[in-house]
Amino acid sequence: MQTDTESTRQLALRMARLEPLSSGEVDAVCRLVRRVSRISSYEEVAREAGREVSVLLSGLACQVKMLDSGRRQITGLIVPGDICDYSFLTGDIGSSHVMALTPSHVGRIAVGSLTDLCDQHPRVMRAILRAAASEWAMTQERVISLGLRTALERVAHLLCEMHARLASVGLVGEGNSYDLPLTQAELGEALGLSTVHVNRTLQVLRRNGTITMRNGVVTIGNLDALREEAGFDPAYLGLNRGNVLPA
Amino acid sequence: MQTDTESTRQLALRMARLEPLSSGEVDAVCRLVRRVSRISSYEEVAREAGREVSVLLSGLACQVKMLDSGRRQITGLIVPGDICDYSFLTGDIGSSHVMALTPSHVGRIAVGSLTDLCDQHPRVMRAILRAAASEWAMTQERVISLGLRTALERVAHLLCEMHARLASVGLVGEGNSYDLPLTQAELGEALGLSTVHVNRTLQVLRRNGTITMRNGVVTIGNLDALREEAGFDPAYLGLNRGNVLPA
DNA sequence: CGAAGTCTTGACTAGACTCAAGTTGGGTGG
DNA sequence: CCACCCAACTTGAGTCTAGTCAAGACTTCG
Repeated sequence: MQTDTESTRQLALRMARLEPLSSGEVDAVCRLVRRVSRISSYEEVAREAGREVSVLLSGLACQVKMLDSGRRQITGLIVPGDICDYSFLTGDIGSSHVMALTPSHVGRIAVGSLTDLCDQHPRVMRAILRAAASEWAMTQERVISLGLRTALERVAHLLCEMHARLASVGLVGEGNSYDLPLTQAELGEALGLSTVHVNRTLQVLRRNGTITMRNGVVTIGNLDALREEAGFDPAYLGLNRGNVLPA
Repeated sequence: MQTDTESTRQLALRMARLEPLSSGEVDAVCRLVRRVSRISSYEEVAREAGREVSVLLSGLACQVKMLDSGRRQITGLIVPGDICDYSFLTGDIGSSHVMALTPSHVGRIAVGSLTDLCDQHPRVMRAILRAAASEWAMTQERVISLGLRTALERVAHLLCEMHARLASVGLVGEGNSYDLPLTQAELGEALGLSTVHVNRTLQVLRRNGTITMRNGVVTIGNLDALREEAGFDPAYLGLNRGNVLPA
């Protein structure tokens, strides 16, 4: 478990998992972050999209879409090391909101400095495209969850995914436990389930000892059983493809 | 309605809707297609990804993901003018299958010639990134459909989306009608609904005169009513942002 | 010690699924 | 040209998963 959770190294750490990077490239990525904002819960993260790229350094955030009258869907969760918003690639003025779910730290990167670094270091460029591809794959996986997985499978799958993603930035601790400070209502908004049903589904997983979940801390008692339950295969995340290259 | 449905212009047509292009750029995009494959129903479209980029020129295709034991989810529909597979951007050996739903024509583009064109014409590059963004936005919209729309809203939304997408490549004819040669079972696989429920939902839309659907031809009797029913806002598709520039 | 938010439980409802039995319609071969 | 076949579509009946509503319990915090 890492202690310096607002570390500006989070992005580089993630990218090195997606594409092999030299230690020089890792350092250069770390230096991209020109300032760090503190964001409080439920605050918008990515105001200045277009000029700046936002990277989550600590905490937890999500993309949300609203429909009429309070119906709300969390379309993606954002963990430390994730780029919050890819509109810098497409020039879109993003229609999607990114909001913090807990107090968070967000690193800001000037688009120009990022594109310069990409020009000099093709591996950095590839890492960023891989990160985008990973984001896309996660969204597709969410379509599958909502389209044809049962409540139990959905919950289990989300817990597996978060485990894998947080592990890749060193945020999973002893005994496969990690912070997931989401209310059951928020879990429901992410999973397309009602709060009550999320509650009952979690109870099933707790009763058979697969997980425990208290005070926003998930502990996976039996990872194999959970993955079995979820039909989880981490390949789509594209992690473990890279590493830090020897100098 | 356009007659030359396997036209190699489909891609350029689409791209010009996403980003303003000069007529020279449009022609250059048309010339990218170096050969055309005929694909029959249920045949795999995109192998050889990495060396080539596949573009659907006519017909209808989809991305599919399989789970255990025949559970299957259609995660995206592909219409003429769409790039079938973005793995050329990310270097991913795509885990997702692209398969034709009807006999189709697919244009093949050498990755090298595409990147060369992008280097010469930044607008072409932007158009491609916009196409990717549009694809991403559609997937997010699907998450919303599956997560919090009712069966009626989902069906209506899909019909609206296909109307808008096909219209942008000139495939919507008289009286807002277009080809949608999908069985109700396939619709169900795309919408996360059972075949029977798709059937009953379509009946509702037919009974109140909003649509008719016969022999794979959808006719939207009342587009406003359908969009109302679906809560459809075409903005996420990013179309109508471009045009062919005056020479 | 409230108060607010979250979690839990129970009872009931409803939207969607499954199973099963027709019906329709286009295509094929005799 | 007709008969048959098969796939797709339709309909009905019963079930079940998940949603809704409502009340109560547990935490955290001022």
